Formats: sequence, C-alpha cells, structure tokens
Amino acid sequence: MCDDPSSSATDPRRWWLRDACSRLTTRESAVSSLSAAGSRRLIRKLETIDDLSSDERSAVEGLAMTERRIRADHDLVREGDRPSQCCLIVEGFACRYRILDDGKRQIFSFHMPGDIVDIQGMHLPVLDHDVGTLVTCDVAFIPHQSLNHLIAEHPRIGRLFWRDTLIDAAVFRAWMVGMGRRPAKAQMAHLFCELFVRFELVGETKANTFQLSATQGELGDALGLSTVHVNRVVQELRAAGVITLARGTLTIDDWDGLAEIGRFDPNYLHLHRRGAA
Amino acid sequence: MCDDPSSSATDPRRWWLRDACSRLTTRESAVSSLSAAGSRRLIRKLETIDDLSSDERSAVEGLAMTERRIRADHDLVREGDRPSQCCLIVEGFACRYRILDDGKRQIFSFHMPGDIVDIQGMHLPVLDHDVGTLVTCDVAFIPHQSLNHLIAEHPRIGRLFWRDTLIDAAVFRAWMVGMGRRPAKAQMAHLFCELFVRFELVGETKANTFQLSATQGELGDALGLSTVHVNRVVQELRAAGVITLARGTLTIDDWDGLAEIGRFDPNYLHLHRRGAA
DNA sequence: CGCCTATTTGATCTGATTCAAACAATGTGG
DNA sequence: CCACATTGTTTGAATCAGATCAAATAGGCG
Repeated sequence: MCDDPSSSATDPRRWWLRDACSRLTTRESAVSSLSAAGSRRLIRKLETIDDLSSDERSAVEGLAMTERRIRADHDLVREGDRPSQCCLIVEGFACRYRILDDGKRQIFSFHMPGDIVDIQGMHLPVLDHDVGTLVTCDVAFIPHQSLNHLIAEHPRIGRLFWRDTLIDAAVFRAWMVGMGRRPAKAQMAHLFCELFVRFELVGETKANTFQLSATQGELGDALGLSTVHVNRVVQELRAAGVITLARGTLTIDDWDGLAEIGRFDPNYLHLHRRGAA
Repeated sequence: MCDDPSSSATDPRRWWLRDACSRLTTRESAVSSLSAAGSRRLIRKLETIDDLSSDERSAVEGLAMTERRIRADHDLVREGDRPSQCCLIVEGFACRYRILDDGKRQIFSFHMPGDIVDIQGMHLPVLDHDVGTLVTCDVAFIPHQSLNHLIAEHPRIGRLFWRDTLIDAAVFRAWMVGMGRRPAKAQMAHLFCELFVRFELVGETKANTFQLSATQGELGDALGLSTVHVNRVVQELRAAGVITLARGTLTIDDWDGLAEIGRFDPNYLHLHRRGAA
C-alpha cells in the first residue's frame, strides 16, 4: 500500500504514482469499525448476482471490516503483495492496472461501491497486478479469515463470489473484443454502457447520469488509446448526441443510440436483475 | 455443437464456420468410455497448479467422462448454451472466441490438453462466448454432476479449479496489456513465450519446440492484428533469430531474446512448478 | 495434376499516436 | 479575493503502426 508517500517515490517504475503521492500532505485517516456501510454495499452487490436469504444477509453483516479513507491515486494493493485481507470499495472509484517498463499503463477494470477488488488474493498467494484509487475512496478491509469463515458457513455465498469472479473475467473478454476488433468509438460507447449498467445496479445513478471519476487519460489507459484520441472520440459521441460528459459527470442522452454504436449486449454481465437497457 | 454442418450454415453470423463445416464429409466418431487419457491429462494439469494426494488423484480418475473426436473448426460449445457438462481437451488445440456482427473474430484464449474450456458453465447458467477446435481434438465431456460430486468430496480440488479460473483471468489481463499498450512484435513474442511455458508444463514440448496448431490468421484474431501484419511480425521475429515457425511447428531458438522482446515475466501464470524460463 | 488453403509480397490508405501548444477548471497561498 | 500553480481538456499538425486491397507463391492432399 501507498500509505507512506516515500515508499512509492523510491520505486522508479512508479513515476506516475510518485507524482501523485508527492502531492499528499496529510496522512490517511484510519478509522476502525464494523462498517455498516461496507456490509450494506456488499449485500447490495451480491444481490445483483443472486438473491440472499435474511440469514445470509446477517452473516455478511457479521463480517469483520476495517474501514479507511484512501486518497485519490493511491494503491490499495500492489503486484507482489501477499495480502491477508480483501479490499471492498464502500465509496469512490478504483481500478486494477499494470504499469509497463516504458511507463505506459493498462487499466484492466474499474471498480465501484460493493466491489471486492482482490478476491483473487484469497486463492492465489501473490498478486500479479496493482489496484489503485482514482478518487478519494472509503475502503473496507476484510480479513481472508473472516471471509473464509463466512463461505464455510454459507456455501451459497461462496458460489456467489465465484460467479462474481467469472463475471469479472467476462468483462475482461468484452474489453478484449473492443481493444482487438472494434474502432475506438464503439469501444468507448460500449464501456460507457457497461459502466452505466453496473452503477445502476448498485444504485449509483440518478436518472441517466452517473459520476465517471476518471480523466480522459485514465479512460485511454483502460481502452488502450491516447488521451488525445479519447478526447476526439468523446467529442464524436457528443456530436452524435448520445452523451454529455463534463466535470466527471456522464449523462446518457440517448441510450439506444449509445448501445447501438457500442453494440452493447448486457448478456455478458450475467445480470440477475433486469439491466438498464 | 456443430455436429451437423447445416446447423451452422443456417446461422448468418457463422459465415466463417459455415465454410469450415461445409468441408465436413463424414460424421464425428462418438466413443463412450471412462477416458483414462482424459483423467491423466486433467491430473497432470491440476498438478501444475498444486500437488495432489494419491487419494485425490484416484478421485479424479473416477470422474465420468465421454470422449469424442471432434474435427477441426467445429464448436464444442456456443454462446447461449446452457451446458450440463464440461469439455476437457485430451488431444489437440482449441480456442475461446467471439464473432462480431461485421464478421470479425476475437480469440480470447488458446487451450491445450488438460484444459477444461468451460468450467464457467458450472456457475453461470448460460455461456457468453463460443469454444471451437483449431485442429482435430479428442475431447472428454464430464457431467457437471460428476464434477460437483468430486469437488464436494475433495474441497481442495475445488480450490484448484478456482485457482485455475483465476489464472485464466490473469492470462486475459496479460493479453489486454499486449493489445492495449504493446507493439505487435512484443505482443506476439509474449504470446509465444506463454504458449511455450504452458505446453511445457503439460509435457507437450520437445526440446525448444511445440506444435502451434493455429494459422497466422488465427493468431491475428487472438492478437487483434490482421493476417498480413501477423506475417510481417513473424518474419521480424525470424529475422531476429529468436524463433523458427513453419508448418505448425514453433521452435524457440533464443529463449532469452524472445522473452526480452516480449517482456515476458511468467509470474502471472502463478506456476506451482518451475517454469521454462 | 489440380484444388484449396495458407503464406508471402507489394502498394496504398487510415485510425490512432505523438508532439506541441493553447485553453479551461480547480485549488492554494498570500 | 486575486495571482499563480496545477491538472485536465481541447486543438492543430506531422507521423506512424498497422489495416486494407490485390495478387503472387507455396504447401498439402485427394
């Protein structure tokens, strides 16, 4: 983790984060609690995958969680870490990514309230990529032990986590299609559709609007495009009248049009509840 | 499945498969057995993830399997299927892919003996992509029921499958890095390194050589490149003296050179045994 | 041999990158 | 509350990696 600004500053591969960290002036606030917000978020997320019994819900509420506020552009976990806890996003927006030796970055996924970003750590001892915040986030840390106990007592919840992992992989595949075989405009439209549906599921939309807390450069790192090109494609989508994007707020003005441009078919998200389409 | 050539011929989206299927002159041979070869392959594969006890090994040997020979360019499972069994590759080479509405194809992963290509089907009722053979394959079909029983009796094996799924996702991420942020030459070199390591693990290499049963067009569909460009990049790698590729045989003449070009670091494969590097 | 598919080569085009600079928004300290 | 610093967005111009189109060559096989 990037608690200490100097830790990343000494790592030459982390130049972009070093800059980010050097802006840090105060320490993170570390608040320990059972995080009612955290379990509420997690329950809501799990219920997008399948129903929970009241018994299962209260078991999730019993998870041990330590909630902390993490500033923007800080890592929650790093490649090579051997974590003993999982990170649940309670508020904010985070991403999984990898930095290449030439300084380029590839973002693999975006994460929103309710997402556990490193469930992987429960089964593979060492992480193969980083997870970082894109804005200030409230993050609940859940000991593996506590999760293992939950799953042992409630095997159905274990299966929900497995399904969540598989949906994660399905999202990777959808991104691969965009990067490998689709023009930038379609790829970006598809991403916006995906994010809208996922935000909608966890109650983070207002009408046709949601907070897209990523810069155009960060969108480029996710789509495999340059900042400049992202900007031009955003303008194309604006000109097509399908979206409005300003100051971190994305409004979908014409869902059908956007979905058509992105050839968006939400099947791959394996929604349990009806999607936004 | 594409047992019947006409089934795909009627699907307008399947033009490339229709061509492939129309070549079919004889029916598949369907041989039912307990497939000693299948369980041997599966055991070997699982042991690349973690050790198995002799008890666990014989439990895997007890899995119900029906082995069949499937011709090249046929689907094992299709998007929208609700499979009741898993497909284990016993011999051959297969891939997961998706066809876009403009006829373009994106291949998500390659699969070799020992791989179960649709473990996903055990937890998500409906498949979101296709799986097809690239050459004639021997495939063992294992009922979900039988696998569920195995996992219930041997939870450690269940955890191995979970780890395998997570490694699968790690491979997706590695490909995403290549597609989004690396030049074609590095991306291709990385793929060749990955395939070599994976073939080596399951005993399918001879010295520095393995069968790469994919055309340059298929490699392009995996890398997000055109056939023509694949050809030119292959030639660059040949000229660099790192590989020989002819008639489906890939020889790595200079592992260090190839790994350097592809910035290949096998950590993401989470190998239990020592890799080929 | 003749057919089919895969590989290779050449020429041209284009989507996207890179470089450079202006502009807008937001925040900070005096 | 303004001056200034910082980050993010936008625009323009030049360039390039890789796509596309077209056609030749080479293997593999009945």
